Amino acid sequence: MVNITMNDVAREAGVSQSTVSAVLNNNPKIKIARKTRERIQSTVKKLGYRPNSAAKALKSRNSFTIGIIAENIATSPFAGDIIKGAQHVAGSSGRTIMVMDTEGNKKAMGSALEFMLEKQVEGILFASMYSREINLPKDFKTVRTVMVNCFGTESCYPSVIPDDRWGGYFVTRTFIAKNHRRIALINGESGFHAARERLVGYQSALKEANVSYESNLVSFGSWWPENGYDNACRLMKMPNPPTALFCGNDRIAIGAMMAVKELGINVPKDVAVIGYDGQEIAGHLSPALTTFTIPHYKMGVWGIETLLGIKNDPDESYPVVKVKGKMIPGASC
Amino acid sequence: MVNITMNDVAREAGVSQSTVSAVLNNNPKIKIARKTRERIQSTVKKLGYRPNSAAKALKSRNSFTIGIIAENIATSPFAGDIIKGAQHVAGSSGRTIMVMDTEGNKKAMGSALEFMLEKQVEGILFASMYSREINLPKDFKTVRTVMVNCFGTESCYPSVIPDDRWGGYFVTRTFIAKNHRRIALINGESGFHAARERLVGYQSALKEANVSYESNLVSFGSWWPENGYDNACRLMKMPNPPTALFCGNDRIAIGAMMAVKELGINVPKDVAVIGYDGQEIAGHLSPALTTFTIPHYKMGVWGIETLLGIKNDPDESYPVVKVKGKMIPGASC
DNA sequence: GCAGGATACTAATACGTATTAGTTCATTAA
DNA sequence: TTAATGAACTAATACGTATTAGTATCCTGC
Repeated sequence: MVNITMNDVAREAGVSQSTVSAVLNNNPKIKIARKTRERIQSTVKKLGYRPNSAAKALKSRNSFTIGIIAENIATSPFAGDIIKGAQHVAGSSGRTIMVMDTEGNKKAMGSALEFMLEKQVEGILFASMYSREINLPKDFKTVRTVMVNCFGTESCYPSVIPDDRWGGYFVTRTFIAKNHRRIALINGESGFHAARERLVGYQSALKEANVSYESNLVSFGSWWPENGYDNACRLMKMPNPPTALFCGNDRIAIGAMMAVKELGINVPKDVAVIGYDGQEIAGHLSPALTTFTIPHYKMGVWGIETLLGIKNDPDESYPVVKVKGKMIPGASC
Repeated sequence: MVNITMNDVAREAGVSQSTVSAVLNNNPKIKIARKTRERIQSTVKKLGYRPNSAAKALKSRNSFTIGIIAENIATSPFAGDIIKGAQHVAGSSGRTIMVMDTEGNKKAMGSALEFMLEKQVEGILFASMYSREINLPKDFKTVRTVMVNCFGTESCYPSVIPDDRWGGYFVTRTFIAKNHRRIALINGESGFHAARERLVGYQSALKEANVSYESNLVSFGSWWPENGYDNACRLMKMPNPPTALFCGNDRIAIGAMMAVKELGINVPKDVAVIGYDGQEIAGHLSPALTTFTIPHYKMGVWGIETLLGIKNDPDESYPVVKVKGKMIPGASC
């Protein structure tokens, strides 16, 4: 359990600690003979030397760590892909990700920040589970902060969100291209920016195709299957039922598909269904659910790239960047 | 962006750095007058001093950090709860969790370990997505390691897994208690310890009730809905179909429910369904799915508690601890 | 044969903290 | 009055590294 330090390596290799440091960091300012270099490297291996990152961080005043404060990785498969993207970019530039989960708790948000500041993180990526507006505590202004899948009330942090308006438009247009004219939208909660934007996209696609908007084909509700189930039942029992169901997310689509099957209606022959989120489960349904992805991975990538690129300029104002998702075709449409 | 150190606080408060350190750590060996103590504390607040954890770690030779190496937090909601449990326990003893995702990549496992050793973690919690046997690289023996939701080929690490045998038994017995006699098991992949154990539990419950085992009621398959769909179709079209479906997990149950609905069969009147995993979505299905939980949270808690309790004794041999889940009742049974 | 430069290193220091071994001053016991 | 005790501090050091400012040795060109 005794830790081997550079000094141990230096002694064993018969050089000074400075030389070991120079070799291990490939310091171009210091010339080291190839022979010495190799001797040191083999000594490092032989002794099983491992750099002490605390000492490194202390001396270099850089932790090479980026903090991610996420709202709820635990119950959400969404945040996961953001983290994946972030980890990949960070990893390729020698940094590490440190994730903290606030579990939606406002107080935990503050202590997570506090904690990360103590760890001297290079910056913070704030990731939301659902795309929405968030008012970050002003303490975040003391660090380089980037918002992912959300945006601030003030535009003082760079932020990225999915282009939900475009997504709503694209899904609707896909239905229209297949000659659907009665397209229902079983949306998520109206309080969410994402839900409202998708509706706007839906409406603009209808307008573009000269299809009149029917309010009884559109509903807001929870993000869960029961909403899909209830509304699909209601819609398909209408005298003039829709021929297509645009579901606010894949879970809603699962509920909708269950209702439709229960009513003896065939997907996609009698009614087409498209979900939203691009969750893995979509491809495993029968029929496989066509779904529009949320570019979580891309947003994670963007977040870290931006974080490493910006200077902490509190006076700067940043526009909200929008990233487009794409359609994953299934047999449900 | 200039960091405030203890020296700054000391200067401002007119004391020595040692005194500030003593106050901030409540060092009982060093007596400090109440007045001085208060003056220092208010100076700390005034200057916005924040301890430098790198220096702290370097000096105290303790990072107060525990590493979690998880296989795939991203796509799995399972690991999430393990992390939650771990985080709660760790937090209450002043430690932090650092999570790394190997994404199922064997090579990433090694580099994650390497990285964590550099960060001087107090120990490592290795968490698997699915309960199974894993042969950890022997490098793990150099750190305090605990395995969660998996167990080693050699029993040299403390480990905890769900009691799947008991789970299989309990679910089956629940059906039997409701007078079901023809109970099908749509299981997950036979390669998984969890799937095999649940089968054993299923069999022992049948035996206990003097119900004969019928192999055509039992199948192994993928952990995804399509398996549930296909097998439920097959089972319900049998001349003498089962009256109960025990699904290997909730996703399989979703597929099974879809098939059943498509066939015009009512849940739970014509056929009862119970899932496994206790995923949140279960409660949002129509009807709500009865499901048996995997105690992820509990295992996370156990993992950290064990990690903080053990000494790193490479010669010790540890038994595999089993934790029981519980039934979440829905209307599907 | 010597200046001037390159090569191959090393000594010393600082990063911010925790801790050990004091030091100073006031109070108390003998 | 003096020694002993205790309270309230401080000086100095070490943790393991990166870096700056050297030093010693060898080579090159004239």
